[in-house]
Amino acid sequence: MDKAKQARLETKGWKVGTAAEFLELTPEESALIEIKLALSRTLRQRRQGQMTQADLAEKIHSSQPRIAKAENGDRSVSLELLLRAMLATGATPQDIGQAIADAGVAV
Amino acid sequence: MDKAKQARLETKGWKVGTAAEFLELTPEESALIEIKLALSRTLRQRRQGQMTQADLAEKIHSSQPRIAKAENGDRSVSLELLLRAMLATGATPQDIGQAIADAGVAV
DNA sequence: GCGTATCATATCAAATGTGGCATAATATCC
DNA sequence: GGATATTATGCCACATTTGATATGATACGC
Repeated sequence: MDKAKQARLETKGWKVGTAAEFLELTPEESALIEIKLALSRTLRQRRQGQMTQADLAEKIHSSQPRIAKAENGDRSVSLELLLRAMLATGATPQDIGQAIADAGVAV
Repeated sequence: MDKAKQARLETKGWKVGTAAEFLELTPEESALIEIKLALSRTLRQRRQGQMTQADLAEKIHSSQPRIAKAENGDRSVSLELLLRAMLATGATPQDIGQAIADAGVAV
């Protein structure tokens, strides 16, 4: 894990504040976090230029604050919400699959 | 949607019993269901031959009944649990991405 | 400066998902 | 038949995630 990646995790409440804490995550646990963060970033990229957070929230019967948290990788948002939001931006299952696969390589 | 696909949905509590009910699902809603079912099937395929449901449950600090529900596409299991289970079978983000992408084409 | 638009943060009650447990099927051996 | 292993189903107390709401922060044009 490079410094930039760790820095992204640090400010989002993923209790990876110290290197020691971070190392307590199993590979599976960090893979899951990476997947969520990859989806967060992809979601923001897709939404911007299409609509506002409020617009997207309305489409999926959610709220603007939850979209903000989703795009910011807040740990309180579920994969379900991330995928619902992705689909509402017009993402296909292929798009989503690609975003998740990208979480495995460099970010 | 072909008959076989609908038949798979019917017995899992996805309130798609009748054609009319099914048509009330938006494309995004059914895409999400397809993704979950694709992951369910992939999970079962990956686990079988590696370990029992009880073994997998222990690896992710879950329970055998929840793994059973996950593999059966029960609507009470979250994407989060499905992905944690997939990762515990050794699936990479690429594997997961591929399974999700497959949900978009024929199943 | 003031208004407006957009996004971020905090709080909270209600809905959803959780693991654990009991137990019922199902299959495979003897 | 019984015994054992594995998977499926139902229930429930507890935890997490939810949408809603209020409010703060930031950026922009005026």
